[in-house]
Amino acid sequence: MAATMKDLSRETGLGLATISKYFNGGVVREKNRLAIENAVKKLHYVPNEVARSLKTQQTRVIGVVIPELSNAFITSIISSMEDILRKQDYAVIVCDCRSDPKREKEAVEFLLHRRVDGLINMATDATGAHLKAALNANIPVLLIDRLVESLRGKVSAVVIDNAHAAGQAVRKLTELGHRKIGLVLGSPNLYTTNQRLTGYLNALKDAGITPTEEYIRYGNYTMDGGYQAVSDLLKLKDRPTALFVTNFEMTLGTMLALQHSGIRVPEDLSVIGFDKLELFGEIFPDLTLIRQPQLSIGREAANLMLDLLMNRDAVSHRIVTLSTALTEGRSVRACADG
Amino acid sequence: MAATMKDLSRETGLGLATISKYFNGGVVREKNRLAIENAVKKLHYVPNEVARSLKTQQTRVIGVVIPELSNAFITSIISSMEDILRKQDYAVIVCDCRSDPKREKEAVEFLLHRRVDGLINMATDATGAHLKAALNANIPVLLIDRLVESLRGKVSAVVIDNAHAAGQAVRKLTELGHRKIGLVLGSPNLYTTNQRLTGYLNALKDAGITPTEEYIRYGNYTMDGGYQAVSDLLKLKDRPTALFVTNFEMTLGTMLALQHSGIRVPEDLSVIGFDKLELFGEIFPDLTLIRQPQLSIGREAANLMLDLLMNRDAVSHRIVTLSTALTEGRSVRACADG
DNA sequence: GGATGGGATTGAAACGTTTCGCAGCCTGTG
DNA sequence: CACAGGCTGCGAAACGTTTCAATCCCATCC
Repeated sequence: MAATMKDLSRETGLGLATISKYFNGGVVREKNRLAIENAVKKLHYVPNEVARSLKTQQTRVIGVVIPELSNAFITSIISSMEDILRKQDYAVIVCDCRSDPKREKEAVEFLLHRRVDGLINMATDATGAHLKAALNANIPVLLIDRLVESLRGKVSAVVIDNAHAAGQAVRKLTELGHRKIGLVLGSPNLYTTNQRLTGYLNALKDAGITPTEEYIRYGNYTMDGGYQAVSDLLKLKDRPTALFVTNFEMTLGTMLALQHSGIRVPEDLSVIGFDKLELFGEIFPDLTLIRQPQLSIGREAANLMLDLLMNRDAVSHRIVTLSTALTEGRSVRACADG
Repeated sequence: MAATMKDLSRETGLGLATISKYFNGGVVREKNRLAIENAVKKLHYVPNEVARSLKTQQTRVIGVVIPELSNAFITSIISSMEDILRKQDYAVIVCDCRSDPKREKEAVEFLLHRRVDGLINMATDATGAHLKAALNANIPVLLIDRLVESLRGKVSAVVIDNAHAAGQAVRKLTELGHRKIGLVLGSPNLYTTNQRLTGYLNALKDAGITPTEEYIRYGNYTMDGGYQAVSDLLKLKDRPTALFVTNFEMTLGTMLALQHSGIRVPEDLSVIGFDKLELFGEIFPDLTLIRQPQLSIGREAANLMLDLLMNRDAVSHRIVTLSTALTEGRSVRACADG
């Protein structure tokens, strides 16, 4: 049905090699150029990317494996990534693995079969086992948001300064006199969880505060988890006077839990949240929070991947760390206690 | 680097055709089967999907073109679609066109170059001009959420019963005695906008109410648009006593506008919203609203596409209409006026 | 024991490009 | 006028599969 270069060749009387050269930016005699262009129009020729891929051994496809598509933080990263990659004529195949390591591994294999040129992954499996095959296949692998220790030096990554961000938030609270500071973390063993915990502990140490174990809760990065974690914290005999919540969904859960318990922010409790996402910002506009630069994460990731794709020989893997910002709201005040 | 079937052939002493047959489920003598399986393990052979695509003339890739990836309604559809398609070994390339018809057309062409087997589109360009090329290429096209009139009979579609849904919501209000009912629509000329307007007008007619032009507002399906539209409605001398808001973002905007104006729901104003999306359902849990079955939309779309892909000859295009449901909350009450 | 038949196996061509090495042509110079 | 040298164009092979028609092998039957 569709026209091929062979048809162009017949139509113009030129050799296949000449036609190919024309499409790849080679120099072609003026009259031949015109002849080809006419033939292209006449026959509605479009190059067959599949055939090109077979011959050139590159598909111009990037595989993206993420834990969850229905997550605003992730989609805004993907969206900015896809934008840049497509402009460079790279397609993006997205695989949502529902935070399931088994599915994640299958997704990687699926993409490898398709011979993607590169892989971008927000890792669910912290051991990195799912990426072995990709490394064997010798394609560039780029982690986003979460580092995988066992892969250090073998892959590139774009992350944020988690520990610093958490430290900044907690320090803000200690400076205002808070000593009983609740922390709501994501799932245990996740890179970001650990890093944010480290930042929290460091800030407490700097303020000479001994951490209280029962103030540290895990909310699995879900709204319900956050709700539950905060509800539990409120039940403690010796309640925290301030809260640092380490992602968007849990911050939402936190605010609901507080609303339902009739606890006022900041009068009764100071709160620092995480991630300002489009719509949500308007609902609790006065929240003090840590902002992640989603768009930059996507942009950096896309550009870094393009870089890796260009200089396949230069095996030096880079880790890009982006900084967060603390946005001041009105959800924090000096500690009223003792 | 990577092993090919030729290597397997050499290793096992079998012909290429036999190896191929084995992989495509053909019958192979027991000892040959074993020989092949051993060779596969030994050489770490993985089939090259690109070469297969070239030969079989199908890529097992579905292109998906949407107006916006950072939109929870859309991503939950995509997520359920991708799940089903990948299980059938189809990959999904997502293109976000930022609600820009020009980009939309480019995206379609991009995907066509890549020889996708089918196209799923939530159309930005209501004229359908961007899909001409896809129809010429003779690949199945499936619209979701929005019908395109000019393509009727040429493409399949999965939509919801917009007019019925809107009618149901508005009828609920008229039955409670409301006669001044504000309507907040999306962008003009969008399929869903028109259909929902139709449902509204029908319901008014049934109740013997003459529509008031200034009660009908366009909020462009954005939160800000909804906020603005509702703020304007509140400024009217003869305010509506009830509101029907026709998507999720605008419903959010509506609730904020009402909160800021100190208007109580339902005491001062009855409200029916649209779309219950994960997180935000919890923030306004008592809203009466129309629920769209996102997951079913995705599922139906995926299955319908698979169907189209199987029976390429049967050109009968189907339009699947899914029903919505009215979820009762506490944001509606009988009209206090007159 | 040889013919028959049927299933497994095979070689070769094809899918639509890119690329390599070589041939052809033209221009300008000695 | 012949020849060197630089472009441009060409044929053919290759990328890794699938598939067709033909062949082969083996068991069965007469």
